[in-house]
Amino acid sequence: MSLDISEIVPYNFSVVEPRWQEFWEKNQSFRSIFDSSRPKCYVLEMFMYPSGKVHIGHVRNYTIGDIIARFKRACGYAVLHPVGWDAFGLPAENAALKSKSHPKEWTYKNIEVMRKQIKSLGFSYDWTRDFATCDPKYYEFQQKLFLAMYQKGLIYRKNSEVNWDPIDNCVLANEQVVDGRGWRSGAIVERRMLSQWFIKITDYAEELLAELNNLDGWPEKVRTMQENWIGKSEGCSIKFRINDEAHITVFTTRPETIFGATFLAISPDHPLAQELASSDEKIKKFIDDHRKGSVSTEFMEKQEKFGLATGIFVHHPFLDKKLPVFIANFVLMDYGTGAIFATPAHDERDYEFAVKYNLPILDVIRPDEDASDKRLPYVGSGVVINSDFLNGLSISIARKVAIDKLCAIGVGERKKFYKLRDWGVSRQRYWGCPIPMIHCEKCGIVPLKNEDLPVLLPDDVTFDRPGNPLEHHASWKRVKCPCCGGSATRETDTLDTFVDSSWYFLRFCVNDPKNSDLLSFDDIQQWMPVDQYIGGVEHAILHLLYARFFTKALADCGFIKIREPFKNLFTQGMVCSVTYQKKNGEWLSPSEVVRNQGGIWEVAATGERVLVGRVEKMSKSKKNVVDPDTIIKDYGTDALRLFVVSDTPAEKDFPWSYEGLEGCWRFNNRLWRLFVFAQSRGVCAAECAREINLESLKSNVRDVYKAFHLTIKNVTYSLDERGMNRAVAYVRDCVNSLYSCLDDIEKNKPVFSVIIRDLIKLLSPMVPHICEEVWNRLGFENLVSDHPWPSYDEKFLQKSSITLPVQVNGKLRGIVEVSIDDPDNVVFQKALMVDNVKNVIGSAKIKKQIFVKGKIINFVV
RNA sequence: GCCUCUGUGGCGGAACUGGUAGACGCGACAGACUCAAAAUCUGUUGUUCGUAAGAACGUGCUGGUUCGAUUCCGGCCAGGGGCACCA
Repeated sequence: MSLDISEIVPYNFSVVEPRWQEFWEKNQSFRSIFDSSRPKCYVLEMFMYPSGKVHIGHVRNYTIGDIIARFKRACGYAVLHPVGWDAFGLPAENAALKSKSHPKEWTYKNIEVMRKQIKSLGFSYDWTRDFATCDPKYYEFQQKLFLAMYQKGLIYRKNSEVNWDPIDNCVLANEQVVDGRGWRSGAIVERRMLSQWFIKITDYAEELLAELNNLDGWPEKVRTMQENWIGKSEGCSIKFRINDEAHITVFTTRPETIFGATFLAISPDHPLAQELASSDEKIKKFIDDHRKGSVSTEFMEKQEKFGLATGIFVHHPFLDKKLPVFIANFVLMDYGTGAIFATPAHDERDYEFAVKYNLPILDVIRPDEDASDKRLPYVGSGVVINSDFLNGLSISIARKVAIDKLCAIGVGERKKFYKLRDWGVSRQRYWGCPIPMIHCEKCGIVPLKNEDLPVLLPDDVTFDRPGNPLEHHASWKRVKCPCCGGSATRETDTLDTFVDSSWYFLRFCVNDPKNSDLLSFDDIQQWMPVDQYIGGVEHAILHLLYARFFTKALADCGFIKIREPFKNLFTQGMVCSVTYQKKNGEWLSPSEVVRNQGGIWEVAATGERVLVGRVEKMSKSKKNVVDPDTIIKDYGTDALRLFVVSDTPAEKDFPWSYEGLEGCWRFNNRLWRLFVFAQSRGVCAAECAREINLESLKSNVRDVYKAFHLTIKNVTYSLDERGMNRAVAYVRDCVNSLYSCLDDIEKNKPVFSVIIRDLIKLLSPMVPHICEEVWNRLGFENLVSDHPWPSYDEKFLQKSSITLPVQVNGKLRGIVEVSIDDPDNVVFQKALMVDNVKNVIGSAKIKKQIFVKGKIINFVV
C-alpha cells in the first residue's frame, strides 16, 4: 500500500485520450442547448478552409476557443460552440486541374480528414451543427439572402476595371496579383472593364465607422485598422466655373486654403480628360502612357508626378483670377470627385508638382511660433493670411467660414468621402455559390424567385480548358426567363467566398444547419451576438468588415435584429519556429540537425556547420513546420493543448520549441503521479463530504489550503481576462506546492480530496482528457466537464499575520512580520527593530514614516 | 512619409488600481536515487563586489512628478504591424 511516487506507472495518454473523445462523442456531451434560465455564451473560432491538413496555427486558435468554451460552460453559461468549414474557393479548382479530381470530391475528402484530426484534439464542439459552405442547403440560403438584399437595393451591377489573368481567363483578387503577375499562371495581369455584381457596403460606411466606438471588446489595433480602411474625410465640394455652361467640381478637406490655390488638377480618368483626349493627340497619348505605366511596380514605388496642361482655365470663386487646369497622374478618379484645387504652399504633392512645372506658390498660412519646421510646404497649424475675409482666423475657424461662404454663393457643398469602395463579388469560377440571376435579352437582368432556389452547381463539369466551366457547360446556363418565359441564360459568375463567411455564424444558431429548412431567426436572436470570436489578425479588415456589414444589411432586410455580430474579438498571434540553414542556403528540418557536445548545431548526417536562423512564421519552404498528428502521437493531445497556451500570451506570436512541449508533457505526467499517489493515500470523492476543521490542521497544510483559494481566484481571474498563460502558471505553482506536502496527504484526506477535486476542475479546460480520467478514477460522479467551476472564499485570502517590506528612503532594507490588527505605531516599532533597518538609519532623524496597510513601510531620513 | 503597438535575466514571459521586480516555464548547474545512464525527486540560477552578513547597480535611453516608478508625464532611440499620392 505504501506506494512511492517514483514507482507510479506513467500516464498512458494514447489509451486515455481516445477513450474520452469517444465518450464525449457518443453522449453528445457538448451539445448546445439554449436555456433561458441561464446566461448564454456563443464562443466561435474563425472556421477553417479545408486545405487538407490541420496545422499548428489551427491548434492554437481552436485550443484558445475551447478553453474559453469549457470555462464558460463550467461557470454556468449555456454555451454554443460550433465548428464548420469555409469550403468554397480557388484552391479546390486548382487541385482539380492538377490532380484531375473534382473540386467537390477534393473538398469533402479534405473535410473528412481534417474533421478526424480536429476530433483527436478533444475540442468541446457541438458536432450536430457541423456544416460546410458548399453544402447545398447553406448556399441555398445564401442565394435567398442575396435576393433579399437585391430587392432592398443593396446589390447592383456595373462595369468596372478588374485584374484579368489572360492565361487563366479569370479575374484575380488584388491579393492574387504578385508584382503585376498572376500568382499561378505568371502572366502579366491586364486591367479589363467587366460587368460585375457589387454590394453596396458604402451605404453603411458611416455606421460601420461609428459603431467601432462601441466595440470595446475588440482590440484597439483592429478598430484602428478598420477606421483607416473606411477612411472618412469631411470637407466640401467646390464648383470652379469654366464658362457659363461648364464647370469642374473638386473635393477638398482644406477649403481655408482656397486663396492659395494656383491651379486645378484632374485625374487622367476624369470624364473631362477623356473628352479632351478624343480631340487632342497629346492628351490621348498622356492618358495612354499613364494607363500602361500605372501597373508597373517601379512606377508605383517612385511615384513621380507627371502632368499636362489642358489649355482650360477656371474662375477662382472669390478672386478675379483664372487658374490653369492640368491633367495629373497623382489625382485618383475613384476618390472624391477626381479633381482637386492645388495649394502648393500647404500640400506636399501640390508643392512637388508646382516646382516641377514651375507654377506659382502662394503662402496663405502663417505658421505657429513654436512650429518645428516652418518651410514650405507647410502643413501644420497657424493663422490664415493673404486671404481676404479669412485673414487672421485660425485654421479651424477659417475652414468653417470658408465653407459657409462657398455654400452661400452657391458653389460649395458640405461633403463626406470614404476610401471604402463597394464590394465586387463576382468571380469567374466554378467552385462557389451561384449567383441567382438571369440574363434575358428581352427583360434584361431578372432575379430568380425564391421558389426556384436553390440554383445548384452542376456536378458534370470539366476543367480541360481554361476559364469558367459553368460558361462551357452544355445545358446548365440555359433557362426560361421567369419574367417573359423566353429563352435566357443564367449568371455564370459565382460569389466571392468572403460572402460565404459573412453570415456563417448566423447559420450555426439553427439546429442541424446541414439539413434544416428553417432560417429560424428566433434561434439566431437567442444566440447572437457571438460573445467571443477568435481568429488571426490577418482578417482584421476584409472578413471582419464584411461580416459586420452583412449583419447590418440583413437586419435592414428584416431577418435579424442585432446590428453587430461580434461582441468580443480576440486575435491570436502566429506560431513561429527557429529555422536551420546550410551554408549554401538550403533549409533544414529540425530532424536533420543535431547539437554537438560543444553546443554547436550541425547536420546530423555530415557534421556540417548549421546556421541557426531567427524564429519566424512556420512555412513549408523553410522546413520549420511541425505536424500536429505526430505531436499528438508522441506526446498526447493534452500536452499539445497545454503547450500552445502556456508561457506566451495568446495574442502574441508563439515561439514553438520541443523543449517547451516536453515540459508540458512532463507536467502531465507529474499531475498523473500526484493524482495516483493521492488516491493511494485515500483521496477520493467520498472524502470531500467530510467536514474540515481548519484550526486542527497542521500549519503547513492550513497554508496550502488557504493558498489554494488564492489559486482558484487567480486562475478564474486569468481565464476571465483570456490570460491562459497566467492560468497555466498558477496551476503549475499549485501542483508544485502539493508536491511539497505529499507526506501530509494521508492524515488530511478530506482537505486534500477537496483541493484535488477543485484542482482537476481548474485544469480541465486546458487538459480535459487527463482530468476526465482522474475525475472518474477518484469516484466523482458524471463528467468533470459537467461539474461547476470551483469558488473561493475571500476569508481564506486574508492572513492574520503578514510579511511587510520595510524601506528606508524608498530602498528595501528588510522585512517584518506584523499582525493584521497591529496599530500603526506598533508596526513602525516592529519595523525599526529589524537589524538591517536599524543599521541603515543609525543616528539619523526620521523625517517621515509611511505605512500603507498590507503593502509597505517606508522611513524617510 | 503617416497611423499604431511593443521594449523586463541566456530565452518565453509574471508583477492587482504606483508599494518586496523577475511568479511560472525552458535552458544551465548541483545533490539524492542508480553499478551506470535515462526517468524521477530536491535545490541553485539578474549582474558585480564580498568567506559571509550585506552592499552597489538593474525593467531601451534621458529628464520630471513622488516617501517610493516596469507602472504616471515630457523628450529621444530601437523593433514589429498596418496604410501608403485618399486632396
